[in-house]
Amino acid sequence: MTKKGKTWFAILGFLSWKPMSGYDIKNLVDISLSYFWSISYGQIYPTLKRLVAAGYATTEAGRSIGDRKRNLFRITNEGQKALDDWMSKPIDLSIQRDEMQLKLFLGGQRDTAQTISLIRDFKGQQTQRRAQLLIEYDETAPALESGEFADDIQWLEPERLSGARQKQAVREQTLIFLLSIRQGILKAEARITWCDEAISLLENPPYANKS
Amino acid sequence: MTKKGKTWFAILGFLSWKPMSGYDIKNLVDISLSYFWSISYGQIYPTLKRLVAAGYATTEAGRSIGDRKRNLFRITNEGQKALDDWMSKPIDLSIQRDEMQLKLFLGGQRDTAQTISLIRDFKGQQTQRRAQLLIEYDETAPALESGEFADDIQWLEPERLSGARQKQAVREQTLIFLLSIRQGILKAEARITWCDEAISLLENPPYANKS
DNA sequence: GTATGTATATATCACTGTGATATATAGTAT
DNA sequence: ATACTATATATCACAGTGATATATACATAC
Repeated sequence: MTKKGKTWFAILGFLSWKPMSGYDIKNLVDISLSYFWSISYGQIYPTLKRLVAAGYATTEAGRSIGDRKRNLFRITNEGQKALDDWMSKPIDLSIQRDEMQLKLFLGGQRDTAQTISLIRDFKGQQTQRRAQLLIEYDETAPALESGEFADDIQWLEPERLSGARQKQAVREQTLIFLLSIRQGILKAEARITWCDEAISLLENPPYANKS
Repeated sequence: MTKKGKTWFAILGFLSWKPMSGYDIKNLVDISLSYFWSISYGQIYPTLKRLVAAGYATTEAGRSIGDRKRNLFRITNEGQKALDDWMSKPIDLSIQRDEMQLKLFLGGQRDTAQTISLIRDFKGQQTQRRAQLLIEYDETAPALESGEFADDIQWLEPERLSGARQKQAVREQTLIFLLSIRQGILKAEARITWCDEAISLLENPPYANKS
C-alpha cells in the first residue's frame, strides 16, 4: 500500500469540492492557497493516478473552453471516507526549517555586524509581506458583507447555488480565507518582533563586550 | 556542478566551527538545533562526500573515546569562502506548508464543529510547546551571567579557550541560543492568538448563521 | 564471565516532493 | 502570418526523509 502523505490528502480534499484536472489543482493552489501550501506537477499527476488505482477517485474525459481536452478526476465514496478520517486526525507538527535561525547560529558569533545586517534585511522582507497581506485582507473583507467576491478572487465552488444560498456560501468561504490571511499577518508580526529583539540584544549584549 | 542547497551550506557551516564526523553533525542538529533545523543521515553522508569532491572539505581518519574509528571532515579555505558568500545572501523565503490552514480550508465550511475541535487541539499543542520553550529558556539564561553552560547543554566549540575568553564565548553562544528559543516562543504565541481569533469567528460569524 | 542494552559510527534504500523542462494546442495581440 | 499567452499533461534529475542494516565498544546486571 502506497504511503499517504499530506499531498495525497490535499489533492483528495480538492477533489471533494468538485471534479478537477491536474492543471486546475495546480492553479488553485498557486492562486488561492499560496499563503500556506505549494504543490508541483511532479506530484500532482502521479498522485492522481495513484488515487484512481486506490479506488479513491475516478477519471473521465472532459472539455473546457475552446474544446481543449482535459482529464477530470472525481472523488469516490471510499475516497471521501478516507478523507474524512484524515481530516479528524490531529495536526502533525514537524520541524519547520528556518534559514534565518541557521544563519544566526552559524554566523552570529563570528560576524555580528553581518548577522545584524541580515536580520535587518529579513525584517524588511517581513514588513513588506505584512503590508501586502493587510492589503489583501482589506480587499477580501467586503465580501463578508456583500456575499460577492471581488473580480479577481478564484475560489473553490462545490457547485453553483442560487440567490441567498450562494451569498451565504460566499460569506462562509470569505471568513475562512480571511482567517488564513490573518495567520500570515500574525506570523509576519511575530517575526518582526523577533527581529527587533534580536537586533537590540546583538547590538547591546547584556554582558560586557570584549573588543 | 552539483546543486548547493541549504543542507549543503548547513553542513559546511557546522564544519566551519570544528572538524566533525557525520555522526557528530546528526547529534548537533538533533540536540541543539532541533528548534529550527532537521537533517537525516541519508543527506549527511552523501553531502560530506560531495563536499570533499568539490574541494570544500578534506577527510581524515580520527579516533574518539574508546578508540572507535571515525571519519573527520575539515573545511578548506575554498569551502570557507563559499560559506561566507552564502552567509551574506538574503534569506530565501519559501512557502511553509501549514496543515492546520489546509484542514481549515478543506473542512471549515463543510464541518465547522469538527474544524473548531481541531483548532482547539492545535491550540493545546502550541500552548504546551510554548510552556516547554519557556522552561528551556529559563534553564539556559543563567549562562548569560555565569559564562558556564548547564550540564546537559551541547554546543559548538570551535576550540577550547581558557579562562575569561572561554566565559565570554559561552555568553555569546548563550545569547544566540536564547534568541532561537525566543523565536519559537513568539511563533507559538502567534499561533495561539490565531486559534483564539479563529474559534471566536467560527463560533460567532459576523453574518447571520443559516440553519 | 557473559549476556544485554546503549552509544558510537557509517551507510543505503524506497519513497516523497521540487523545479525545470518538454510537448502540444487554442486563443489573443501585433 | 507571427509571436505570445493560457491551457493541459507529463517526466527527469535531484533534494531530502525515515527506516533499516551493520559493526564495535562501553556499561550494567546477573
